[in-house]
Amino acid sequence: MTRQSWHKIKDQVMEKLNSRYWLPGDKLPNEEIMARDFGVARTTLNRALRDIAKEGFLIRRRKAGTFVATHPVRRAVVNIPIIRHEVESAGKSYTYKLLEQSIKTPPETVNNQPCLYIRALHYADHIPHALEERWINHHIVSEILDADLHTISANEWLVLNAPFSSGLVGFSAANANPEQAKILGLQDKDAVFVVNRDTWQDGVFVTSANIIYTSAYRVESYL
Amino acid sequence: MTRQSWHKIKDQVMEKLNSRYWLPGDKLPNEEIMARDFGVARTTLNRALRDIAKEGFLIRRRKAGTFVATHPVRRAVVNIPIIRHEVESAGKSYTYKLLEQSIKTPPETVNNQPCLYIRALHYADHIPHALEERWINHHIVSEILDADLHTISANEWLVLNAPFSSGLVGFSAANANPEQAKILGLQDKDAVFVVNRDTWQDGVFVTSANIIYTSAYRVESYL
DNA sequence: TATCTTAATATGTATGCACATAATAAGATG
DNA sequence: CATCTTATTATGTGCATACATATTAAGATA
Repeated sequence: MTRQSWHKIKDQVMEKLNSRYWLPGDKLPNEEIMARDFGVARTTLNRALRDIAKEGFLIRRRKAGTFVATHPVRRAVVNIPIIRHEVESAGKSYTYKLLEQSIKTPPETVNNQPCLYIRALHYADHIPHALEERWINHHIVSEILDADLHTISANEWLVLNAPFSSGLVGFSAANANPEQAKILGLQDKDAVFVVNRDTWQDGVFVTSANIIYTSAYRVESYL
Repeated sequence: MTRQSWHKIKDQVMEKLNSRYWLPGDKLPNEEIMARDFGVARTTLNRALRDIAKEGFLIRRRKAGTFVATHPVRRAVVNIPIIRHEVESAGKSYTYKLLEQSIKTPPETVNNQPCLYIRALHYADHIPHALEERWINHHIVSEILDADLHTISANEWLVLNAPFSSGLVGFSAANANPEQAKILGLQDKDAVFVVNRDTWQDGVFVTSANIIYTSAYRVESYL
């Protein structure tokens, strides 16, 4: 008998879900039985089932068993790339201009002590692509004060130098304010796509950024 | 010695990345050595490293070894819930109104034969929350023609009856067109947040939907 | 009956081992 | 020197086994 990989077991189980052989809410046989039926070790079957459960199609509870999810919460995994990479991988030339760099007090919703404020424009083929408005806690990442932010964007500097912080991303829509519209070459009140990103390191505020894209921008993901 | 779980090993490795003990680009010791250092079996260490690699912080290549990612592509996992659940879990009452149900020919970008077209409005606390514009390939999911779409939304019906299809989600911003603005109670040209979702079953088109939210809406995710 | 204790059960996972597979390096051959 | 072959190496994964842990169900106790 040829060796079965857990990927193949996963495919076979997914096929049984797809074909509605097992219906939403159904209880699956226990691992021991299923492993025997598929002709693999329980470890192998377990790995397949855990993977499917992580994708939300199965619910597993100790002692209770394995069930077909009734309302599978679909999860989409979206990539949050460095803006330069995003532009370059679309086959366009990337340029970048620092518009403002100063230390001032951010709105209370961001942080309660003076921070480094950066405004920069990212271009794709010399056309404005995204406007970055960012607060940085320079008390934490003080090395950034020595960085030449005309050469490397704060976005990229932070990914290289403080890459493992936790954070929150948000996507939303807004009407461009007059200044943003002017910078991005839009009409007043044109819709913009805003990616907001806040990050912390060990519970301490590191940076909060709004990346403002024209409405041609789109975040996509397979699920 | 107390038993170590792969979660703990993962945490310890992440700590070494966080503290920049291993720097971006560095090669890690091979699994055998690391397993010995951490005092666990190679299998256990392997599971921890695979998990970290899946999150993008490590790059693993057979024979080459394990490396710290230089430009970790941050991935955010966003949930795509059923609209009713989304409203109810915000503690609001959910109501729903079917605006249109007809069979007609969609734009070529969607599909090239007549499809079922649905337009419906989802309310939160009786205030318009999201407008759903959807094409459905009723040749594939013909049972939907018997469903009472005044009672259950097409969104929810499909999740219950064709839940395991693959798909593409997209997030974008747009200016509301006059009709959308009127339905959602917005001013003309107000920004709206659009969630687009296309799904297929075994390569065959199943449904394509635009869910149009007011600009107060926001998709969020931790990373 | 209500509540606490205990047993049974299904999943979670550590371990040692063997072998598979991909990528590279070293060596052989022309 | 270029190119093909082969060995080496690090990760990928299957399997048998043992034990851990969460949860439920059954039984004991008040």
